[in-house]
Amino acid sequence: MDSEIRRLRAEHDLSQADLARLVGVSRQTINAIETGRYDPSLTLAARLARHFGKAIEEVFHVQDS
Amino acid sequence: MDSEIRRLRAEHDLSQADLARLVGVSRQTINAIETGRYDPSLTLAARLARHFGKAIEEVFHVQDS
DNA sequence: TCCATATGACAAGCCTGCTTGACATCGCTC
DNA sequence: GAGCGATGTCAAGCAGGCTTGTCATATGGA
Repeated sequence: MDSEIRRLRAEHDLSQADLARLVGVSRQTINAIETGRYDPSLTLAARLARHFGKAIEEVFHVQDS
Repeated sequence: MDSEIRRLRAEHDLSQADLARLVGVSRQTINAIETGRYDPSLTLAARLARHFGKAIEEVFHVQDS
């Protein structure tokens, strides 16, 4: 799953650890999402999108399979 | 996680099995989501929302915690 | 050079999304 | 009453999200 997390995080001048703390997950989870090693849960995707004031679909580009 | 799936499915006159087939999961998965036994993955949430022409946030009401 | 911060990644373990297969119940129609 | 579609739920099993802990590497500043 492709996402805008890395870009948004950079725009907001946050480290992976900062963002992780802000949305309540571990640093490794943010890293794994940014590097595409796994997809976030719906709950985490919603928290991340909300944090950046965006819709989930604007932040995560789900395959239209 | 609270959702509009049951209402939307009824509006579209679909059985759980119909909707399951349309989005490519098992009937039990749709049932479990409707009865709140578990939350869908981001991918499935996106497929369901897209099927009904809605944003994910309009269909799934994620706790704001 | 040394230290701190940031990032990438791995392993083990837990929890849960999702599967197939099965069974029960309900409401409807024959 | 028998059969059928729809729904609810359970069990076992697999896959993957997420955790903590750890290590390696790069970069920048004192």
